[in-house]
Amino acid sequence: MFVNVNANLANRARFIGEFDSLPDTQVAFSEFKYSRGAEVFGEAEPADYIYQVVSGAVRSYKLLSDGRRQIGAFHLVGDIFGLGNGAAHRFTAEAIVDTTLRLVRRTSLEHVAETNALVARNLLSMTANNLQHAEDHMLLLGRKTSLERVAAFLLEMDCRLTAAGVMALPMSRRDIADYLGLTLETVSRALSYLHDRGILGFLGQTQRQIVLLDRVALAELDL
Amino acid sequence: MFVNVNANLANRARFIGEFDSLPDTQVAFSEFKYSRGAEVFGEAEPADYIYQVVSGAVRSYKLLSDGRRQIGAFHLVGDIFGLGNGAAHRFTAEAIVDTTLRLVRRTSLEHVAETNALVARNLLSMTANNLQHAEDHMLLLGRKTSLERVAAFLLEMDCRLTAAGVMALPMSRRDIADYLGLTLETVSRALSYLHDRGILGFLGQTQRQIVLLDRVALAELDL
DNA sequence: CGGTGGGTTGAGGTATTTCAAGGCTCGTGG
DNA sequence: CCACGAGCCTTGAAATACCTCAACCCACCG
Repeated sequence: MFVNVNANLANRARFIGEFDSLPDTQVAFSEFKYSRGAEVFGEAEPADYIYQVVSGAVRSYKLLSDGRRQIGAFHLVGDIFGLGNGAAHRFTAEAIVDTTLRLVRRTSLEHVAETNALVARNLLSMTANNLQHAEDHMLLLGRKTSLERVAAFLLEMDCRLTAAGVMALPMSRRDIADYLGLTLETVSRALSYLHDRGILGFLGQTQRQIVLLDRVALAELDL
Repeated sequence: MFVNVNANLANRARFIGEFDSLPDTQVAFSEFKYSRGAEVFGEAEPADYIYQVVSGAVRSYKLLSDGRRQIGAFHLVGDIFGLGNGAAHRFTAEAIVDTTLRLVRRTSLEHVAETNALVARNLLSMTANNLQHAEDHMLLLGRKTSLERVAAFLLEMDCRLTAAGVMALPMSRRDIADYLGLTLETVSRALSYLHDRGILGFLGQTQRQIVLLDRVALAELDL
């Protein structure tokens, strides 16, 4: 269906410069485009690069043998992902929409980290942030009700991607469901419930542009 | 009910030496005992120390306001925990049984990491291991059935604490349930099911000593 | 001994899933 | 320009996996 962009990596470098979030270092990076649905890397593939989202959005997930999917994280503009993987990736990463990524060789970054304590500290702190997110998500997946999960999701996305009062979700109901450990129907019902209560509103007809009308009520649903 | 041992930290140091798992460094540590049920640290408390289990076992968990509990990890003999917390702990940690811990000041370790790349690398790799565990656990909590969860738990504990063919679980059914996002009754039923199938056996009458009779069947239940 | 803290098992309830139908949007092609 | 299908979302009804409530057992301990 989609071209695997990785195959063309060597031919498509566009730009070399500094990795913004790792100041005071000279690490070469390249920039690539992935079309909607394209795989950035697969689970268990060698982890040669780490990535930063320039535009678009990415989902990382694990699959069970029968197709059940758990999305571990959404990566939005500015996010860095593909870290803390040791030699091999532990997730599959896919572009949710057309996406541009910056990538740097993992080895080059690790090499710099050997001598530069600031970079080493940065790597550790980014990994610790990922860990914190995963820990919070375990609580959500293990112990929260469907409504609490959806409320938590909306509040998270509100922080991360609301612009001008409106939250434009890049991901489908199925993606949200697989992130929250629910079915897409349950997510849809929870959103309808919140809509009926006047806690959120939809803009346009796509159902992906959401306005949070009552953040307080939402925060009370999350615990 | 239980004395908070932290209050007595300064008075009870017993031993100073090297932290085994951080070779080539001179980091001072102390050793303390916690009785069954004692809190090692609470969520949101300042993270002054990191810990290593010398004997016993520890659970780290988060609570929701209404008492729902999610155990994020069990820490068994040799495990290091309390890492990657930034300035404050994100879990509560409690001794499951009478437990001895080694502790080192977080600041002293971080200080060493500034100059010693090996220690820095070690910190990163331990944090990455915690992250990997959390990622795997998200898949379990979000997408696995109760039987799959219990099978995965048994296989994990089998690796981590089986001695002489028998697995002596330190934790109660309730702890297991809160680790797996289930109720204790569901855990008990899953264990009974596996017992009835001849996949595992109980030793003694406490139901906490388990023998895995058919690891292959168990691995097939996990996916 | 009586009480307490596990653990198991049964019966019934319920939150969420599953199955099914229908609507809306958008791109494509006749 | 409209018909058509595909993808996405919503909603309803029925099924079910897991939870809740409750009883009971057993080991341990003062």
